[in-house]
Amino acid sequence: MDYNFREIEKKWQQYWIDHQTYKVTEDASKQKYYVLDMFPYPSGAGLHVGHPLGYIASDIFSRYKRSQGFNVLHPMGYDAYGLPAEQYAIQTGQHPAITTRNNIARYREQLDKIGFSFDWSREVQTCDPAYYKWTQWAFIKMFHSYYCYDAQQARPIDELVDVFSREGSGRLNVACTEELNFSAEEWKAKSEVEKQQTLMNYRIAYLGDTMVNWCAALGTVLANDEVSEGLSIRGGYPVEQKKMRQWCLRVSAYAQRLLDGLDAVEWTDSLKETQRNWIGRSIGAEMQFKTQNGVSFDIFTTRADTIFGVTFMVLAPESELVQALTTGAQRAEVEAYLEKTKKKTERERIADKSVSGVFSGSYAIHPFTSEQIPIWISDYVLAGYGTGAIMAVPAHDSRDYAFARHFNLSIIPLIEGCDVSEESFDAKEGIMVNSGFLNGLTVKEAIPRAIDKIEDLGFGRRKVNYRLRDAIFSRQRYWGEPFPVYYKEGIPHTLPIDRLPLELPEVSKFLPTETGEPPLGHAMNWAWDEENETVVSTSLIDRKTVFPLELNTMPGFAGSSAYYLRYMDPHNDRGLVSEKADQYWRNVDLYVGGTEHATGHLIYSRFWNKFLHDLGVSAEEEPFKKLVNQGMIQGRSNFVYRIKNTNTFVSLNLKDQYDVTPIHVDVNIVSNDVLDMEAFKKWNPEYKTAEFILEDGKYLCGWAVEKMSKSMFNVVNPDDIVEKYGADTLRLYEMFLGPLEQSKPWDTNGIDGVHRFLRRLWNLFFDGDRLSVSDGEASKDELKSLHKLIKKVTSDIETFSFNTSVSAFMICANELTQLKCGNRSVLSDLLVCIAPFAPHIAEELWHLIGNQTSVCDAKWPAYNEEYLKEASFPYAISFNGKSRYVLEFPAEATQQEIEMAVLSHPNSAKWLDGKTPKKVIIVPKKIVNVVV
RNA sequence: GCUCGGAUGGUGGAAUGGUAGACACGCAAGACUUAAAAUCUUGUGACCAUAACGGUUGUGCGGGUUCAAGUCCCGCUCCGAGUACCA
Repeated sequence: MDYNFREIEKKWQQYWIDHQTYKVTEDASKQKYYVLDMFPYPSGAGLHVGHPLGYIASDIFSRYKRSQGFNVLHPMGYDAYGLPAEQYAIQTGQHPAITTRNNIARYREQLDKIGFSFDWSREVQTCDPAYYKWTQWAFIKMFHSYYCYDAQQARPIDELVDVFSREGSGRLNVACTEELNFSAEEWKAKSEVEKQQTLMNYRIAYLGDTMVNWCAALGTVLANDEVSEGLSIRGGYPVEQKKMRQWCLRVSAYAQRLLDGLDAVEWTDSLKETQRNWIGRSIGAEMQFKTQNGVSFDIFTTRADTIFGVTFMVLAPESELVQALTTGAQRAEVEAYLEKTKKKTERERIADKSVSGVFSGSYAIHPFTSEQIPIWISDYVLAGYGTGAIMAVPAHDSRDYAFARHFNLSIIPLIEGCDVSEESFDAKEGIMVNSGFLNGLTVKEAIPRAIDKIEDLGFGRRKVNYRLRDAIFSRQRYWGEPFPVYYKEGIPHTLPIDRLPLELPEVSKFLPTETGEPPLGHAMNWAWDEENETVVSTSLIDRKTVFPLELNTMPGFAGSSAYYLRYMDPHNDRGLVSEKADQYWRNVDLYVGGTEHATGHLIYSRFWNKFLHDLGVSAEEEPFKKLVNQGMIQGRSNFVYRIKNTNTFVSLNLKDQYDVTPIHVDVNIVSNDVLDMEAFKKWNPEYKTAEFILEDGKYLCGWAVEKMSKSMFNVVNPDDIVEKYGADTLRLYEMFLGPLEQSKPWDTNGIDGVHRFLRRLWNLFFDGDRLSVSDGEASKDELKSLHKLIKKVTSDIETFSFNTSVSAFMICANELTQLKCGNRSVLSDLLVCIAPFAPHIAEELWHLIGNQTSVCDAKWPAYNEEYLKEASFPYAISFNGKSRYVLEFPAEATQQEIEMAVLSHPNSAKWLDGKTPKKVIIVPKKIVNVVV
């Protein structure tokens, strides 16, 4: 009987739907296990073979855990808000909701073909109002919260109002944008508007005037993780710095907890390191410098020990101090410099390594020596880090050194024997000199000593600084979650929670308005009637109770920050997740996804979860216990070589004899690097009359590893693989390709081997057309082969080494074929082991040999060491570490017996060369090494 | 620049410090076939050698530890990823 994978896969996929095989409910009698994939953004291009890699791995793990008796939650959904659908809408007028719906349908169809064990009844889509209701809800909660450092948690903002009216802002230890100082009386004297403005300084979701990454081409601001090297990640457009009033999330308040939490999770070291760098904790001192004209300002330094080497100060051009410290004589020059730097984009500023700056005219007073120190302005100092001002120590900082050299400022070396004639000495080692009370100390001793002294004298204090900045949460886009916010006298107010969701309105255009407002400015019905608590027409804004709604929308990461919680209880309309569901599922045990989210999604969702944890909504502090990063599957492009100015193509190994141009050719008309010439002629009208110069009667194509993309013609669609070989082959082959974490090119050259294995497995159950399975005792050899497999596969799955499991299946199937194994119990256990990898064929054979229930419900077999015991073991016999021959010894042979046998063996004579051995090392069951 | 990975046959890749190259692709030879495909069997790191046995060498480079190193340590080279005027 033939292995008809098309029929089998269709049949069982339907069976699983009909029997709701993968539906899961909370079951207190079973231990839970939560396996999650990073949900996809449904792009118009559909899935390519790279996408399912992680999904297959997590599916194997889910099925394995399930057959071990765990209650496994394995959901899937869509991150459905995003730029491409909106860009497409701008170009074509097609509503993004329609594009998104179509794309989702296409994704679903593709995913279904691969046979995943997702519980689709729990599907979520971030653009669904029933879902984003809870995104908006969380935002409102953040708006009404502040972060208390003493309690190390988010607290209701009303508490803060109480404190202000009792004792003012005096002794607060809370996260804020700016340190404010006011008394209870001053608070009470504030107008309502002033009070609201003050509270903004403390809210976790706040409106702030911050420097943002503005992308003019996309018409929106972007978060730091959406920008790389001054270009937008999506589209690669230039990004400039601009001061704008935007919604922000006070992620920085959670910096320390985000850092500490990393110790508690099982992630790869490199990913933890990436997050640590992104959070960027550095310990140092904040110091106050006075100037002669009475203004004083703070700087941050990690090198307080170098205080005696300060020869100038530098302000960031954007710093507010620039105005206060620029003297009349220098004003014109400073203005010109500010104008020049403002024009530069971030990218240009990075690319431009030349030193630039301008003297402000003012001098700071050195706190220890009382010397006058010139204050400069330069764009190498960043406004967003520390205080936007630095003390420059040219001898021990390469940037300060370059600046000092360029402007001929003095350089004072502070470390014994260091040479600063050519470059600065940046290392934190050596003995201090020229440094007053620090002389004679090592750098490591001097740093804390200097800070102590600074604190004693009241010039400054110890300070921990984080690179992590607050997340900018507004986007000037249409296709995103609307903010549940309206403005009354310019002050933002949140909608009542029971009026959520605030649904995204229809707009006539997806572009910004003529007045430069975001696309929601086109909405006809986008005002809030406070009295009736409904959305009403914008034209009613003149009425007393009707106010304009927020025109910005939320960024992409808003919807993906708590989706794992929603899967626990996706249809709940009274809460994001019920306490019962949350207490049962708690957090994600295994999260599978790409590293590209290391500094975006994985920071934001950890922050979001910590906030919800503070609210008591999420049971766990960390959302993702274990995280596995699957590697990227790259494309393997094929090339044909056209002889210049002709329509003749020459095969790979002959191309050097001609002057040729390599041309990308669709990988789908190439098989094992051999071109299908007829298909090539049809592929593009230009090649209809193509002629070929062949080698061995074939046209061989060249190849290269590149990103998988349409323009390289190297996109491989999983549907085509499923059609040709079946889903089980695709699943096994993607795993067989190499280690899960590693990036690798897609290459179909080896897929036949995996497909052959499945056919051999199939044939193992048949004798001609007859099923040949019998009951009875399994033979020793059969049990040994089976249990070797169970042991190997069990440990492989636990360590995500799926590629070697596939090899183990092949070996076992071959051994059982050799043994003509037809034993029902052996074959049953074999199927249970294979089922996570190739569920369709396993299910079919499982039923054929007489089982009534699904193989998904079968219990994972335990291996028995008894069967693996060997009667004898091969020993590698080595002389001086070089292995020479192999001998078998019974398991119970003593070391003495083995030594005797080896030394008296005829093969040994040659290596002993008449000498007596100095030492014989015997590693039981492995090796005998004779040292001569 | 800094941080983290990696380098093993023609190819993808296996190897708790203990017979390097499992498994698969590819290739070669053979069987079946009028033929091809499919399938099955055998061989396959390189070099030397043979009637046959066999030997030498070999995990990016140079050292070290060890009876024994792809694996551990030190110093490089190259490749990949992340990140960066972060004071």
